[in-house]
Amino acid sequence: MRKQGSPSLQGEPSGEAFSRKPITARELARMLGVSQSAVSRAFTPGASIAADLRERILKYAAEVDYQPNAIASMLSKSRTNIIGIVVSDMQNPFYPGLIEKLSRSLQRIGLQSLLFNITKGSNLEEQLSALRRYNVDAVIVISATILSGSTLSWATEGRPAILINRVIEDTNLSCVACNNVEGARAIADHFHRQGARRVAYVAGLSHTTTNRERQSGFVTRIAELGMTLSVQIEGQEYSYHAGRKAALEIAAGKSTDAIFFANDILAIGGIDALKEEAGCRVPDDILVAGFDDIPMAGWPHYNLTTFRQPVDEIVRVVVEMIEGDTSALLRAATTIRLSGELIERRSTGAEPDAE
Amino acid sequence: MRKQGSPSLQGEPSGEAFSRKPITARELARMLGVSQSAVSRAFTPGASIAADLRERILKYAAEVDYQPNAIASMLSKSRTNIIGIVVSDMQNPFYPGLIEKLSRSLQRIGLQSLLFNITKGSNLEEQLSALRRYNVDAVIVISATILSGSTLSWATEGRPAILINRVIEDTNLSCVACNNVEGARAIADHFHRQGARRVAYVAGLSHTTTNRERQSGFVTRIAELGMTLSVQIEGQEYSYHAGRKAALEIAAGKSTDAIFFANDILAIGGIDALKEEAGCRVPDDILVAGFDDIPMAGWPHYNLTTFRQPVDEIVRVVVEMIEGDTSALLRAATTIRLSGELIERRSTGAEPDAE
DNA sequence: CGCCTTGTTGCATACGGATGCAAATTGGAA
DNA sequence: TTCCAATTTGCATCCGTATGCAACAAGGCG
Repeated sequence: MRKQGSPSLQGEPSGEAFSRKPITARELARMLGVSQSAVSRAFTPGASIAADLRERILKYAAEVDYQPNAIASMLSKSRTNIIGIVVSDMQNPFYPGLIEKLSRSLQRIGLQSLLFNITKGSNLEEQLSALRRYNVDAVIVISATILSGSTLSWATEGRPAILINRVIEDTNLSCVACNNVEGARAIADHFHRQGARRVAYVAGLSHTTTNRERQSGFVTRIAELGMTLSVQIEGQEYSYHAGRKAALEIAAGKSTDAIFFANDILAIGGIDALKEEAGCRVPDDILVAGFDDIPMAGWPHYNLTTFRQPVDEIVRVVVEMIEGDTSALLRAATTIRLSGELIERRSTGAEPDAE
Repeated sequence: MRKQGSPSLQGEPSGEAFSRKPITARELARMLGVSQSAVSRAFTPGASIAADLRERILKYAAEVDYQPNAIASMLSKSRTNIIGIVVSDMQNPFYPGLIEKLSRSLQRIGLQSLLFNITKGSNLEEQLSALRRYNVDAVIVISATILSGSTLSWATEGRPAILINRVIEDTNLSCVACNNVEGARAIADHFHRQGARRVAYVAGLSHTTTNRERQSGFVTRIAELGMTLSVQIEGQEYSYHAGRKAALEIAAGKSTDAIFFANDILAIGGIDALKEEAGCRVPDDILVAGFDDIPMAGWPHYNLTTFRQPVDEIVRVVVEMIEGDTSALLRAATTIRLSGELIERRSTGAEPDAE
């Protein structure tokens, strides 16, 4: 242990002053002639301490700019007040908004967000081992992909974990997701109302649960309505370029009245390809719909009909799960489905309400 | 302190098994018949320990799934290996990409990112006090606005702080920024080459350094080239809607050949307004340029000429500053300017190279 | 007026790992 | 063979806060 040098008179040439160590509870206590416990209690709501003592301590603490050291507090309590947020794709504009709202809501109840950016290439286990070492109070996973359920179980072992927009049954992981089947069916119904009969589906990452649910919901409803599935394109990723490529394939193939892209960023890439490269008009020649309702979907050039994910509600539910008895989450993984909302815009020929 | 119950034979009804506490270095040491120091040293690169002992410990640790507790380590060392990232605007698509690259690079050298999402409305001091309590090793500020230099100095007191895309002189804060003046001048030159003579500037948040530099760089160069500044619009924010609004104002006013928007998201809002609402053609009737080179700038509908910020280099420099002797950053705040690159696209009538 | 209850306060120690220092071991040189 | 230096190892203590427990004070009641 490096001993803090006693304040020598033959002082350092100055300059050292601003990086001095922060004051500790013990020091503060000594200055006030009370015990360190008293200081700790003053900062602990509900602790057994007289009101006037607490006030005196807090006042003096403010004067000398004392704040309890969070690290030390983490060590002695079990809680860190840190939530691990596992992310793998911030390129999809849907996620930044979600992450922002999430971290704000968490902050509001005193929780900080520790970001774990998972990359496809490298060693996942190594990347996630930090998640375990940091003793986060809970883990929120916003990665639709990449991590297998078993990897996640390992990484979050012993602490509550909530997946957003991904559902894994029979693990100890809780899930909060949009009702993708409902959304996909709503899109199918809407296509039908708009007169489409031959429709196509463009997948995002094929093996993700979001994709599978949207796909099966759509395809099933299409059949129920007596519509034809003209093309179905498998996907490697949820991206602008993937959407573009898929749209060109569809435009080159058999006639199609409407395309449902697995999410908005795909759909936007698709619209651009259709308009700029394939020479199609949207919605005159072909209808297009997406899923999520990212900001760009509302831009006039796209005006994309989509199924809006209930982001605020997702955030609310996740935060409630964490705020509530987290140990309950450990006993019994919960899966919650939230309803979204069909947003009809011009890309499917709807006349959007003034927004 | 809650004592860890001795493993009673009359066990809990099961169920408790999966949430048992992780093993500690002391326990591991006892099992191996070595001291806790040995375990600690085995995990400390360069520590004084025999190679075979280290190997034996690491091997056994892997077997019983032991990992050093990061919190405890933070308390005894001075380092937390956590970098605070202060963000205030994730809506601007420029930032998610930056944040993602930054956090990845930090992770690569063993640093985690703790997110501090600063909201305009509420009590900043309170929001930032967490930044101090968590003892982060350094702070990276990606907020072009909101926080005053003095607030930041207070919040980061005693630890290295680096502002990205914002320059504050005469504080203890280091800065890494794009050369905004160079970029703005490049845009002015480009406008001139493309034949524009009456040009407009649309500000983002007026009082931010990025805005001031881009504005003065542009306006100065305009004058040097003998061009006229037809309009100059002050701004409240860097957003799609602000860009839209500004474009409409300009379209309604005196004739203008070209508009330089303070960043891409403004420009994109501007293009939409010009095309869809004002009935102007871009670039036929008016040229448009932005700044940043966000992904949407490359989308065919916008095809926006812009000045690309050297994101990778910014990240590299910031990480190097942190990786290097951080204490040096405390003694002498450094300001680094990086060069960007003019990306000529169709919004100014340029024929883009095939990308 | 004495005893018990309720409320405060301090003491001691725990949390889990890092590290200065001394003790122990080994190897090599004289 | 003897002694010193280099390397390893363990002991003890520290990091800064939280909290069980005991001591202590004040107030109420019989």
